[in-house]
Amino acid sequence: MSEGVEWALHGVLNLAWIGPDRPVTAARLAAYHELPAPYFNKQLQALARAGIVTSTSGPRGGFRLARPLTQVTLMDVVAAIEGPEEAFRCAEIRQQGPGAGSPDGYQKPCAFAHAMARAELAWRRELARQTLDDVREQAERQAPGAPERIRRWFLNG
Amino acid sequence: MSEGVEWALHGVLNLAWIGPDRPVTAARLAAYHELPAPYFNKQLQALARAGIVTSTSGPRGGFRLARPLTQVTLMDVVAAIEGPEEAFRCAEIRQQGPGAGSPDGYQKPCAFAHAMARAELAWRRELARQTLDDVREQAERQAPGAPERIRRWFLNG
DNA sequence: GCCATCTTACTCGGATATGATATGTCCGAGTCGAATCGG
DNA sequence: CCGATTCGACTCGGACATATCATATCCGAGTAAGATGGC
Repeated sequence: MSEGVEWALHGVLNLAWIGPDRPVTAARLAAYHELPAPYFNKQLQALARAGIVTSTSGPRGGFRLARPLTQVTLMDVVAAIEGPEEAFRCAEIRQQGPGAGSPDGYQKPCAFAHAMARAELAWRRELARQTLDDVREQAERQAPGAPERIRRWFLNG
Repeated sequence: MSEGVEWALHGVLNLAWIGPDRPVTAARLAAYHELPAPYFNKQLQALARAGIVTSTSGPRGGFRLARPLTQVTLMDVVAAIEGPEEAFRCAEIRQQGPGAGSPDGYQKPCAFAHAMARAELAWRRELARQTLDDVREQAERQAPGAPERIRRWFLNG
């Protein structure tokens, strides 16, 4: 899985902790974790296309959260970065080669594809079940001082 | 996900249909689906290392099934090809950068990593729940003539 | 003092290089079968 | 005719190129703030 997913997740959580008062630039958001700024910008664009964050141009511009964390699931972020297509894509090799047989035997989807899709559905379902607010809550429980420290760093620096 | 997973799945299923009488060479197994033989050989080696198939060298050599399909899960095959490591590997970027904070706040694992691991566990659980025999059964229901046709092609050709 | 206008600098957005990983290929070590030679 | 031995060819196994995608970067279009001049 793309490493950008982790970046995007932390980025969105940071945006939530900072608050909706002012937009935050991609460069500043990247600097906080020492990420390559131009590339992280790309992930933010993907999040903007997905409607998770909103972007404003010009001076004092930047990104801000589009909706509360309770309405952003892990699935939303993963889909925004990785794309909506399934991880296991059946190439239908069973239809290739000398033993292919008659085409009318392949009306139903490949049984393997079906089985893999079932597993992937379980994965997606679990991702969709957890919102970023759940994660925020657990993170704050582990490190109570983090939100205030982050908020201060972004507003003062 | 690697395309080789699909190849390996179909390869194992074909081995089961052919039967344990004689080993089948990688080249012949690849030809059936018009796959690049040397590369498919690589996947079979991975399956052999995982103990799913057994390999015998020399003339009349080849691969054969190591244990019945009822004891081979989708998870086994995926792990054999893709490797055992998790798809989402947390790089702990929260510990990088100016706002890292004191290290003792990071004793617990990253909340995101935990959430993602939970989803991935659901995926693995579903993969482990389904054996290749389940898939075989469904495939035979869709195309009843397939096993006999495949068996004949491999034994006669 | 207030408003409209213009300038200016700052931001995102997408087009453009680079590196790592998955894909594809090749040749050598090992091994079993068969032919051969001797008894 | 039977058995041991040698030869040979066939198979897997791992080391070696290549293609594709993720990673990283850059520069231009757009925009809102702020300065400026006029009323």
